Amino acid sequence: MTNPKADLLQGTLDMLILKALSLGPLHGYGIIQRIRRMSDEMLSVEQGALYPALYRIELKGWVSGKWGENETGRKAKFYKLTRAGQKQLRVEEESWDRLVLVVAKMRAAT
Amino acid sequence: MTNPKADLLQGTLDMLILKALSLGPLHGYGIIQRIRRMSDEMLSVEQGALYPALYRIELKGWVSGKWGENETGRKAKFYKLTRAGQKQLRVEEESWDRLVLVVAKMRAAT
DNA sequence: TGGATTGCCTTGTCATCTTAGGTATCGTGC
DNA sequence: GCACGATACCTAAGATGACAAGGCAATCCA
Repeated sequence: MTNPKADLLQGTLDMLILKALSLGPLHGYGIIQRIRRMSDEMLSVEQGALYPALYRIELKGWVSGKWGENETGRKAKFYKLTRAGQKQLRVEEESWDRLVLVVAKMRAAT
Repeated sequence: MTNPKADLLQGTLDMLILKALSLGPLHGYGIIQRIRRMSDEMLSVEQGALYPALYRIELKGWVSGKWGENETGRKAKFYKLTRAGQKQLRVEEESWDRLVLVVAKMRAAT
């Protein structure tokens, strides 16, 4: 694809969603934009990736969705990080840090 | 799984294999051990992941395999990084760096 | 009125990792 | 002599998870 942006690595999406929601509840469409903004336009999550992921992590109890209205009165489903989700976010961030460290180690190895 | 080791992230395997081979040609079984060693025993690649991956990246021309013998005289297929593979390694490392940067940015965002 | 945007969702496809095998050779210990 | 572990190759089944591509509906605004 020779994408100038960093491609999403399989397995990081959950972490990004949880991270985005750690700034406050949001609906799906907004999550995509928040991730884009938080990453300085470098990551763009596709809807076809997001909604299944939201469903997945809601089943796991990391977020809880509730129908409501956005600021302009439109129907939207708001997702909120649960306590378990906060914990999971820490777990995934630590795991990510470990991987980054290991790859750096590999890089340095001779 | 609460694995103390860093889990392999889908998509990083190719880079690790190319990196391992950048230290010199090696057969499949040895690549697994080299990756383990280079990562301070923190990454372990499964055979069921490695061999398909080798096949895959050989098709792409990043490595070339040739049957030979190891130092003890046993038959083994040695993989060697091609010039295209060296280039690809740089590409993947840059892409990795970009992703690490972006995630760090996400982490810092408010 | 009609396209752009917001907002939800599903389906199909593809790539890739894990698990779990199978084959064969070789060295070592009993 | 033979069992066992290590070395070395490979494959198949299953699950996961991202992407592409679409559909639906409401709203906004030119």
